[in-house]
Amino acid sequence: MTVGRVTIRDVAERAGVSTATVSRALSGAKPVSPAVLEQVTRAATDLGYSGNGIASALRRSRTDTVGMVVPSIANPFFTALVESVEHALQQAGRQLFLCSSRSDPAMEALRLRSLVARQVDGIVISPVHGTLSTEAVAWAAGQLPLVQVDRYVSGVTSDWVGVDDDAALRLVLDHLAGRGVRSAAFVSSTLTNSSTELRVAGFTAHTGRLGIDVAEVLLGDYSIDWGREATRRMLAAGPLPDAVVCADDLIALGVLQACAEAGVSVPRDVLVTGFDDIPYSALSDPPLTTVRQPQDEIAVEAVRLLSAALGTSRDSPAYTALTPSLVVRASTGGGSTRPR
Amino acid sequence: MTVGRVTIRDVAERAGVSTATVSRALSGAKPVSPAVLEQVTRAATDLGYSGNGIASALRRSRTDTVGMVVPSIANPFFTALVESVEHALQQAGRQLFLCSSRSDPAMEALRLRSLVARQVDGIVISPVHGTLSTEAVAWAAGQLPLVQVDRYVSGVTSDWVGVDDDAALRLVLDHLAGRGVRSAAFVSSTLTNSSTELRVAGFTAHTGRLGIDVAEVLLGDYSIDWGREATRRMLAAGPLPDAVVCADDLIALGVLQACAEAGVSVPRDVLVTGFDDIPYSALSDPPLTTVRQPQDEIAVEAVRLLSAALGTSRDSPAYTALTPSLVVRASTGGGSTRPR
DNA sequence: ACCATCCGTGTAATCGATTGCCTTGACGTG
DNA sequence: CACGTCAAGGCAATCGATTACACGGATGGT
Repeated sequence: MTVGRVTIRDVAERAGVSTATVSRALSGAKPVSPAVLEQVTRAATDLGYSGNGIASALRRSRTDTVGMVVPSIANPFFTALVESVEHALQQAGRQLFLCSSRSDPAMEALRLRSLVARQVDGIVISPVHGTLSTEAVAWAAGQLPLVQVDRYVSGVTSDWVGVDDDAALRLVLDHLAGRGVRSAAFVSSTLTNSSTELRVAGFTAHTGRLGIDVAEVLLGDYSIDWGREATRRMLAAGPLPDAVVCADDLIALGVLQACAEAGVSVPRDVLVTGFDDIPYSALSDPPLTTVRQPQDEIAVEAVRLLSAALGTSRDSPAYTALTPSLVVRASTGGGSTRPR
Repeated sequence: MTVGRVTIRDVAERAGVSTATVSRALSGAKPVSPAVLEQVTRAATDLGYSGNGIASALRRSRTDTVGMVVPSIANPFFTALVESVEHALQQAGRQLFLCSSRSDPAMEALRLRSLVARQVDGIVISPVHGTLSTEAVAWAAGQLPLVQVDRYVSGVTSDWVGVDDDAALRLVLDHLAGRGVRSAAFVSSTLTNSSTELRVAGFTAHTGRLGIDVAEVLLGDYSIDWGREATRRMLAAGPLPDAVVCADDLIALGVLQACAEAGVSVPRDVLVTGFDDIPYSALSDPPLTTVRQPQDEIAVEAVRLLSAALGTSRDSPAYTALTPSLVVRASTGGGSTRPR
């Protein structure tokens, strides 16, 4: 019904004071007499005044809002991360403006541009691509404080906080080796961002160290469909290796589904592992062994870094790799049961 | 690095024209001579000018942004809906500002207040609660165009688009009756919003019509945990009914997990159904029979209604209930296999 | 040749809140 | 009693972009 916005001027008029006083009374920036405070407060509520955040933001050149850009909000790992970040920001009295880049560097650049134009106070981003994202991310980082989470792009001076991917794959492959695995395939994404690359590198390094045969490395995208598709290809090409290691849980869930369809038993015929520990990985058939990321800590640390950057000038960038842990479930034979 | 923002004035100076001309050249609001356009464009890119969306929004009193408030972004149904809405908005050249109310009416009111203060052009909301959400939603609807999706609150004059919950429960219960079910329990949420209430009502009505015995109606929240908990309670109280009907897929996934833990076989001992058809419902053990919501259509229709409301003055509100469909999987015995 | 248009551009008001600076009056002190 | 100090509150500039209005010059119709 848009009742012709109530402005601070209306409130001032009704309270019989100046707009300056209204502003000070409502924001508490400077003290006002109790009587005036009462008047103003009453006038404001009477009129249903809610302020104009835009005008306020223009004048103060801050919005108390931070923007966050993630590749996908359909991926439970990112939604969990977003919730954690939102929660951490709330503690700091800030709000979150969430955008999805849909794993597309062009869309990502658009989102960043728009966030900067909207004068958010800072940005939290999990960049799509290791090189295609660089330009936009670097530009944004030059305009305002920016923290990369989970993944990072090379060539940008900014903070980063994520998980130690090498340690994660060490956990996975040590576990698999302990279960007698002699050959393994890796299913991941073609995206060449840091975490994707570090996971492949970790897979290669640790299979090498343990003398595990690398059957195949298949690259597609982070989705259930790709996990299914990759499995079908492997099955068509011949017998599966002892284990299939996946770069995230969605892929792994797809692998499990394709195995079930093909009558391949997990974990009897093949072991499968995921990455992220999304809620659904405990509910699959069989439940999935996976790497748990400390996403709450990642979020808290990211917000801390951002707040620091908002205050003072830029320090040297911080690279924080947190330690992951392994959650063992039935897809690799279960906790202590079914030793291979 | 914050290089002291580049303003339109800087661009104007460098291009040797007035700010008015720069504005017109860059926005294309009015034609400028080719020579000047060239000059301005060059100056803008040289300086890395990106505009100040805040100032622009203040002057034009529109932001080309719509806000969306959902109860949870951890629920895949809502993330799918959000993605659909975002996509539909993109077609219309608008952006999405996403907020989560965490199923808390107070938080929801806060979000709405903040969206209005930020001058979004319109709001898409799936309200948390049937009565506790009313005040805030009604207030927001009075300030700007607002469309409710999926659920609605009573007493607010606004458009709504969602699914026909009664038809959905008819589909579910007809299907279960066809499988020989004589008794059923319903597991849902305590939230008294429209869809929750209509689903309970539908369950009651159609069990009555079909002569199915209502074993129990358990109310908690929309989560895997609650599904698990509810199942444990039922198991503790005695034998399960022939079927457990759940108000959403998360609850149903919890039910399946608790059954598996307790050694109760689905679908041999009990049939289980969900609601929403989230991606993970196809991957559970066993895969879940569920109601598919046409969320793409819901999103498109919501955006259409919003765009209409943005243009002209308010018409009489539209209530659009779209038709759901049933996806039959193994948790009720599968498509045509395993007849009971 | 004259007047009506129209196009491109500049000037300045405007959006609504915040805030530096100043005025006013009350109070305390020497 | 005169003067310094201080708190409360008003005035007006300001944030940066948009746009109504004005203006000069070119074009075209008669």
